[in-house]
Amino acid sequence: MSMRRFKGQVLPAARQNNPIIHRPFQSTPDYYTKLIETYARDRELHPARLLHAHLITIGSARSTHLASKLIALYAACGQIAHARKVFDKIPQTNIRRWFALIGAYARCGFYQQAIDVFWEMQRKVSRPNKIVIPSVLKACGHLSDLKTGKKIHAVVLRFSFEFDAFVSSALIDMYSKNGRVEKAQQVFDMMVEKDLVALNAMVSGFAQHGLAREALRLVEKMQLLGLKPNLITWNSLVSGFSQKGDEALAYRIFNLMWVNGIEPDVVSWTSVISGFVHNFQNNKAFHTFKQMLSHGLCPTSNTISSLLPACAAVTDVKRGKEIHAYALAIGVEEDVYVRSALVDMYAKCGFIYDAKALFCKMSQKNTVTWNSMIFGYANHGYCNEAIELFNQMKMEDDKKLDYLTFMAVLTACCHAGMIELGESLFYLMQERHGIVPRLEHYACMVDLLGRAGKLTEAYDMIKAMPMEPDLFVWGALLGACRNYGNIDLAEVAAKHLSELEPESAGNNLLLSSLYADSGSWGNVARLKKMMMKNKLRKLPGRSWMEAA
DNA sequence: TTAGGGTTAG
Repeated sequence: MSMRRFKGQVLPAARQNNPIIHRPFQSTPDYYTKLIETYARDRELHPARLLHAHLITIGSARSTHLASKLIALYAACGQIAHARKVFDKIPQTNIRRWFALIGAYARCGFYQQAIDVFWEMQRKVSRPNKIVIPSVLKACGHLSDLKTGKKIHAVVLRFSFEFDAFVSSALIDMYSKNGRVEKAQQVFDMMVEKDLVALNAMVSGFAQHGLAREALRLVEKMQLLGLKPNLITWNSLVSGFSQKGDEALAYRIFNLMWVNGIEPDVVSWTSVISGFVHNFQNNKAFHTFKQMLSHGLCPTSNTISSLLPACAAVTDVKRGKEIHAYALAIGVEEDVYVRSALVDMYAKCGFIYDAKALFCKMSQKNTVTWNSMIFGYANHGYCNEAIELFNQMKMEDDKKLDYLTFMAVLTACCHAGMIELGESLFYLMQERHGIVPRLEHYACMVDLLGRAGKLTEAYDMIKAMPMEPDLFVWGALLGACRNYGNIDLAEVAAKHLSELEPESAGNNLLLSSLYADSGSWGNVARLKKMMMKNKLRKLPGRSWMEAA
């Protein structure tokens, strides 16, 4: 394809913007590299295809360097098949081509593909290249695939890669992300020269597992070793403590950053905001968000999706809309996390049609998107819509169904009194999808059976539970007994509830009203006496509404 | 090639 061929012609818009065509004399490998990197950063598939065609024409597409860049470009655009085609064109003797593919997949979030290609490499190459190991371990961490992570560790040991700092840090991270902090520590302790990345991976591992003392002690040790904690060290502490519910400690560490001359970045602020939201400190979250803006920092999609649940929690749709507008203004509204959080926020605030409109507009939906919408319908009494959406989700991609999807659809069945459907879904969840029922599912099923008056079946289900029933399970049974006047089972449920919740008066009052309904005044008096003796008082319920 | 932030539950 000659550049001159286009001279004087009216080109389609995409081609008019194509810098290759307008600047033919800069067409050096370095120029193409920069162009590919720009297209990868902006995920521009169409110009990328044109450029690839051009490189094929001029015979440069098989250069290992440019081909590796093209693989990264296609992976960034989500074009796995194209990435693979470019990989297949690189001469098979070139060992680095494996890294080009595995590394690109891992960087772009195609974790399972990265692992699959690694095993393919293992089958085809006698000695693996250690440079791919960190990328594959990263994939295992993100997928919570400890089994594969351990197999990779075995490969590391077989080929004596354990002395590589990159490999060790990646192992520490993989074990930490899979909840095996003690294994991470073993790898860390074995390292002869501990660098900042390994230390940060270990600090993060401790902090994310609630081991605040160990994390802080390691930071002190780091300083004794002459390593200065960097922004990532500080952010690991802030985020770890926030996630483990110690938002006050996270905030203290965050404030210490200023004292220590570290400039908190958007990650630091987002971690603090997220900590406040998860610990129901919504006003503090909003206040911190405002402070962050006043410091001149621009929020990211992570910040926005962290903050939206705070609006949902207090059904503050006005603030939710403001944040929605903000997301549009900064160009992150199309992010799937942001949109899922928006769907949830609108649904929880009662704006179910806005939630639906947004949901329908989304071309990319993840499990949370579907679950939020199904919960939204179920909680607003649109049970048929919830069930219909569940069926649609199952048809489109049944791998996306998780335990919360079934919670959502079972809630819909419960509200609509659809016992048979609820029972069949409870069965389907286990047999077809291999999802082990949790306490919440049992509570839902007991509620479903109880509301339909099937009290014996509900009690049989409780007795067959493989774990100890909790407040919600017994509470559902007691509520059903109240509705159907079953005193014997109500007494059983109330007894368990008083053991689980000894200071609560509500359950005894429910039982008392059941006795009263049946004219059992002696029992009413006995219960009242017991409550007075134990100083049990019903706390008044509270609710609020937003005034226009 | 390795280390830090995000959405759904009764």
